[in-house]
Amino acid sequence: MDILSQLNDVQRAAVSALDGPVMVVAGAGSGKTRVLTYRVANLILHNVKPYEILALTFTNKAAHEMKGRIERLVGQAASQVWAGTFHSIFARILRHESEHIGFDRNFTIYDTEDSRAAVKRIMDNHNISSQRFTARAIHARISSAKNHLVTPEQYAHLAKDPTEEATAVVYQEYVRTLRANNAMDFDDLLLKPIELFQHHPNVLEKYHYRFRYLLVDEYQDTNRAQYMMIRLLAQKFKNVCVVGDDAQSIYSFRGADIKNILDFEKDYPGCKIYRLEQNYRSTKTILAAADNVIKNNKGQIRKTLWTANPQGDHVTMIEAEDDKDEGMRIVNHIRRECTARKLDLKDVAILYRTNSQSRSLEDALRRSAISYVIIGGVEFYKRKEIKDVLSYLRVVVNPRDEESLLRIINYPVRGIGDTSIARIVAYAKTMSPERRSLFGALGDIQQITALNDRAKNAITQFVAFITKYRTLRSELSAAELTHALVGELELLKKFKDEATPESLARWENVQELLSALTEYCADNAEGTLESFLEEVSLLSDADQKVDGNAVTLMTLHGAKGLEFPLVFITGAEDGLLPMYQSSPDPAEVEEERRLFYVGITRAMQKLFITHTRARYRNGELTFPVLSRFVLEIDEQLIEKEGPMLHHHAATGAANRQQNFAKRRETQSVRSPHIDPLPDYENESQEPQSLRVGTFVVHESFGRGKVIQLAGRGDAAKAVVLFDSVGRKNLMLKFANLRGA
DNA sequence: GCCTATCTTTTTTTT
DNA sequence: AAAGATAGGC
Repeated sequence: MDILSQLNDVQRAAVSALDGPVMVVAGAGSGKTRVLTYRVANLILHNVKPYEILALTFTNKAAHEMKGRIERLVGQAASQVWAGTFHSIFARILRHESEHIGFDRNFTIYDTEDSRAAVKRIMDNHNISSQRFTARAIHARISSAKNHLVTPEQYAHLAKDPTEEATAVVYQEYVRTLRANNAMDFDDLLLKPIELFQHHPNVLEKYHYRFRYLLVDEYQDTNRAQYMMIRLLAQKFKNVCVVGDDAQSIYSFRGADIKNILDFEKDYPGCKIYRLEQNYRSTKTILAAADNVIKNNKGQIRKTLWTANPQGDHVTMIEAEDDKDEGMRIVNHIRRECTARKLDLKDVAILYRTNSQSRSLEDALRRSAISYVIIGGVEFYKRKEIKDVLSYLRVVVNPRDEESLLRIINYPVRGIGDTSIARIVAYAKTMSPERRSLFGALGDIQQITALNDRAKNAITQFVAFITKYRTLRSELSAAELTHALVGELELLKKFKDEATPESLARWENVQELLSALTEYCADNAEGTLESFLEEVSLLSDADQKVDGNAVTLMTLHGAKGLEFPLVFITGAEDGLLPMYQSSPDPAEVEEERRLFYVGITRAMQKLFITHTRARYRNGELTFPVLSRFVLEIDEQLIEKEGPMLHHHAATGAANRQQNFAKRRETQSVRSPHIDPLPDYENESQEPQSLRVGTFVVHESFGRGKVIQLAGRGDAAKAVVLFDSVGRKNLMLKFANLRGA
């Protein structure tokens, strides 16, 4: 098959340059995935062994898709290609090479929650005030240090303020703890292989031959550690092809360094660079809007994206009263557009900056009986009951995993409280270094004199329980073992008996976990408990299966690499998109702008951007201002909907406001039809309706006059002079005042 | 040791 | 709004 004929000129050139370093700068929708898959196929057609090709992708799903597409081009051989995320590929390598780095091959992978718990415990042990420093912040610093390849020693050396000094202490202890627990966090999955390769050149050499050809997708989102890893692996043969778009770099908060893409030429002298500039995805309008926005960023690789696609419709700006109204308006448009364009619900995506925004959108969709899937949010495998069961499995596999052990040692409640645990931990500290572990201490339980018999008995039973399932590993499949374990714990029974809505949901979730395991064992003949646990820890939001016909809800981050005919970007409000805490930092605003750009460029046919005049955030009513990014879009490209009344587009620039007013005028000519405002009942809680001087009625105090107002949202208060009881200071949240 | 009521805090994105 | 931390009662 002549696969090259299915590519445009630049794509073909990039696919044909088989040897040596290659960088493909691929604009949004320019066929980046196509280049990657065809390149792999072309390598195989040129007699490169499929198992000598390593393709690193951002999500497992992207890897699966890539393999599927390669298979369609070259058949079975595709299955031998190494394709996966950095984390999953290197977790595999680490298990294989574990003896070189002093870990057991059954090490546990800690997620952020586990890592944070470990940090918290270390802080408590070292009397580091968790008031002054949160475990979250300390862990973030440690993670950032790891991503930048800064060791605990180096960090301690560099520490220059109290927070950094505290972090230095915790960092050192944290590394020790994880080693003792035979556990690695996400960052270790990148760090440890680098250490391995640096300390064992012979091992590195083996992998040079193993992975003769490297491909890296989403190169703009690699961090320092990933960059180093690629450099190590590519150093012998230099057959490395990276594909990325600096305009879509949105993970610097995770250590991604945009310089990795900007400096590729310097790192790999003589590299070939290809620019994919033809967009096959979006309409001219959408592409123009995207360009309007991104050109406000400095320091980009200048690209001119163009498309042969039609002009298409305007970008529709929707102003909603509040988040509820936002959801309703979106629902109306989904209905209308799906009918008009003959689209399915699966062709629609609703994007937002923060997961918490999904709630009001879900409500609207549910009320309208429109099916939807949420990608991300509170993930299944992070739910408490699921993590509890998984913790049992982890301890069965790796008893040194103290985080998991502490999680389940008294769950379900078996009379081992904090005091007993503290005594056991104290005992463990007296054990010989090589045997020192919490689980080891549990084995010596009779020797811990400080414990009462009740606790001792409970511990003995617990140890017998875990030991039993450790033995059963060789006899039962992962699914059978877990079924038996959950059955013996009587967890399901417990949830059923409680019979609250929450416990029934838990019952369902545990059932779902059991079916997932059954399915996993059916699909993977060699699937072990260990491999299941690993897969689960490295699953990402984007890996979630989407089947059926449903609207997709996800964060802007989650939308990277995807496309939909109809896209809604919601919450285009300053402070939310761009997100910032206090004063906006220019570099952060640029990253947020790229995020907005990513959102725009997901749309194929039609883009909607929504914002609200009032929105609940953290339980507080806020009155947001239109996103500065929206103002960067040429007004010719926009049509508007919504009340657009006395717009308080406050912050700074008065000309912006004028700009906005001008747009409104041109607008009303273009689209005479403006949806009527929804008529809400119960508007009495709205802060605007309550003014100083108005009369209100309180359930028990009767009629009164408002003489003072203060605060917003839940904190909103009013001083009311009642006819019967006189002056009262009320919180509006509870007062339930009605107009009189 | 365990459970419940109350108070507090909450950067947002994710492997 | 929601989850986590803390204090106090049993």
